[in-house]
Amino acid sequence: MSSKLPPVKVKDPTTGKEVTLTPIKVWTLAPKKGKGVKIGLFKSPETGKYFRAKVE
DNA sequence: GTAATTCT
DNA sequence: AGAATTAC
Repeated sequence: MSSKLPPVKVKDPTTGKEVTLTPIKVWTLAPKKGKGVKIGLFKSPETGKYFRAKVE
């Protein structure tokens, strides 16, 4: 099956609503200097727009 | 600016 | 090619 990444609560910047979405992809965004953060790629169910947000 | 990633 | 994402 294709259940891999858990759903995360993110603020959808296109609607301003907090929604629980399963990320399309998650990766670590980190410079050589520092720890960095996890970023997820999402698609808004309301607008169909893609957006990226931090994944904790 | 830097890091990776992917959509536009 | 340029945008966006977080936080240092």
